[in-house]
Amino acid sequence: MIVLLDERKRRILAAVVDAYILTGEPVGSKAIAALPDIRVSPATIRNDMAMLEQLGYLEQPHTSAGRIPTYSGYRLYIDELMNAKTLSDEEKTLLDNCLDVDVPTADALIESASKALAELTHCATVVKNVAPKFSVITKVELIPTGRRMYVLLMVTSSGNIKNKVCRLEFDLTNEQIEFFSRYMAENLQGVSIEDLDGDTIDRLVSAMGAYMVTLAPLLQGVCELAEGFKDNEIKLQGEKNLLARQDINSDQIVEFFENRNKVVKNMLDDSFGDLQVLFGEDGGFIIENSSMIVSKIKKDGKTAGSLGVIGPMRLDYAKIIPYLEYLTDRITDIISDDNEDDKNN
Amino acid sequence: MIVLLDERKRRILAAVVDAYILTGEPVGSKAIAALPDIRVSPATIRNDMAMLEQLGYLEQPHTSAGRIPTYSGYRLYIDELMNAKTLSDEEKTLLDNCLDVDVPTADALIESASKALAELTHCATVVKNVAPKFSVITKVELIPTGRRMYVLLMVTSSGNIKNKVCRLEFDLTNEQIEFFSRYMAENLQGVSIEDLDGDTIDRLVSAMGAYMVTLAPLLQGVCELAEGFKDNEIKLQGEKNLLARQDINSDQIVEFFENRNKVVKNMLDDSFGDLQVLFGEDGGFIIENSSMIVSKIKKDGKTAGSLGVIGPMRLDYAKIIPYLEYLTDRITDIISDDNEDDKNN
DNA sequence: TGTTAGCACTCTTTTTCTTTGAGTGCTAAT
DNA sequence: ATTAGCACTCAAAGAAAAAGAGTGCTAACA
Repeated sequence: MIVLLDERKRRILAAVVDAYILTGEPVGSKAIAALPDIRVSPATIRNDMAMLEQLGYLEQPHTSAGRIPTYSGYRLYIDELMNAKTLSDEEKTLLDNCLDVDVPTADALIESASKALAELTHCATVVKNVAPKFSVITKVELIPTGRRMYVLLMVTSSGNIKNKVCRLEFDLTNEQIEFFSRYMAENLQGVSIEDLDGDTIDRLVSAMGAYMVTLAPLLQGVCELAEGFKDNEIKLQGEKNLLARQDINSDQIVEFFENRNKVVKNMLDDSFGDLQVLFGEDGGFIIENSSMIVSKIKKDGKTAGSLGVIGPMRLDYAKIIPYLEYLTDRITDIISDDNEDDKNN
Repeated sequence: MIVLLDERKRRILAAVVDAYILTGEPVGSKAIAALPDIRVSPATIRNDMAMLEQLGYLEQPHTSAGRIPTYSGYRLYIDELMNAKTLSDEEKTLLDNCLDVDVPTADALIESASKALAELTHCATVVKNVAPKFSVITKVELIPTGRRMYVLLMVTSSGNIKNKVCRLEFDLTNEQIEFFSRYMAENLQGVSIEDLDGDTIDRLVSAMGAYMVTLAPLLQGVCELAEGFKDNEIKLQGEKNLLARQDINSDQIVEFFENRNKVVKNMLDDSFGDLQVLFGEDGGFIIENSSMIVSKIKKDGKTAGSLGVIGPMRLDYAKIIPYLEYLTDRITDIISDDNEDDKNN
């Protein structure tokens, strides 16, 4: 049985959620009746609230208390009831300033936004960068730095770099080093990070002939570098903002932080729309009493990452959602190839 | 007036501190009297405790409570009274396993110890690596990675590497790149990190002649890399272990974390012995109710870094101090040049 | 003289009981 | 359909009482 809410009930539900987000206290009928755009008496509101409770949108902590929203209540509020604020020019400037455009890689740009957003919202923020998935290896370099010490350097098409120090059992001859560089250029340049796994490396090692024994450890290093690009995808900022709150169980937060890679990975995959709000047990999100707003960043039509805010359930969604949308849109603009071309002209 | 404590009072003080560290509750005379090696009555202990309070080693939260140690009490306990546990073979193995010896640089070795120690003690740990101070630049490399994109790479004699992505206004010619490499090799190889500052860079820029305009931004990048080596000295682990405790003011912790570079730098300089316990306002340490145990790591007789544990005042000093000593001794062994030579034979 | 049993006293903690007040649901009137 | 009125509920706040841990002091004791 689907009961459609009439306009007044929708208004009341919205008002309850608004008030609860603002104060954190259960909301009573009197407080709602006092609002300027509500023209009915507390008694009427009480009846409506009882109905809204029956439908599962509100609940009472105890008999003689006001109502607080349930997860369904929040869901309806976010999907249909709240009216997202439109950003003022000042806010736009503020958000523009969050973006450090001087930074050389898309990753760093997104991270600057993440950091600023954590400050701005007093929440934790999360970044998932899926650029590595789409990027290919542009360069693998081997640099001798001391006796039997070498630095392996890997550069990707997305402009990211990682290095790794390798200590070998023997010093390499110039000829070996040259072979390695050539071999890497021939076999790995243009290879997608995603495709580079243990098997690929094994095949490359086998095909190395006489150099196999000496150079195999370096190939191992190359493999680890690539793994690093895959693993290092999820970054948090502002963790302490969450730890400080006492309406959220700090054990759950710590657990979430520690398992972030496993947990968040599923949550941010391609299966949802451009912006989504997760809470309760949505997509395996498991911090009670808190929610996560995630918005996608695109590059040339494909998802290139996402930026999210993690905070208590009673977030100012009407403000933060437009913030997040604006930021991810701007980032999408900046990193799109069109724009890059503009810059390069 | 210096009053020397007789043996019994020293025993009692030690017992109070021990008990307080264990339970976190004020300690009464009865509890002390119940200990096997104390053969006097609670009344006697009360008299002694009153004396110890007068001397400033103990204090009472309120009239009808037991005693807790003051800072002076802790100090005396740590310096003279506690008996540090000797490590069992199991503990030694445990600690040996904390050290990731496969890691290529001393920095990474120390950091592995820091991480493990944080787990082991449920405290935060701090690492100050002063190796950069003593290390010199062994290599500066410039690697083109895309249109107008270059990676600057700096390697130091301590085996540390940092890179930085630079986006230039123009593409460089091969000749320019070669000049830059040669110029760096001639002018920066062997230069101490400490000596490389803005002035040095300015001088190098001025002396570059025709290349000045094009290559100046790269020199700027080199300067920033060197700064990175200097700044990046202090690293924390296990911050959340402290945040979770409610006997420590979390605002103070956050402030400490944020100012760690300024604050800790002074604290870990060369002016103290091999191992030191700081609390109260010792050396500018400012987290109430907590203490920091720091132990030095040496290389060839010179201080190469330090490793510390930050936790509540009521730490198990008798256990943690030997842990820390053992770890820093082992690290000192491993990174000493003698040992390196062994490896290289 | 140092040690100890005994005891009155202090002050926190815990428990119990009472009061207060916000908010509800229901009924009857509009 | 809405609303005023009212009895009822229940958490929170406050007050009072009881419990308990620990002390300092005194006087006795070895």
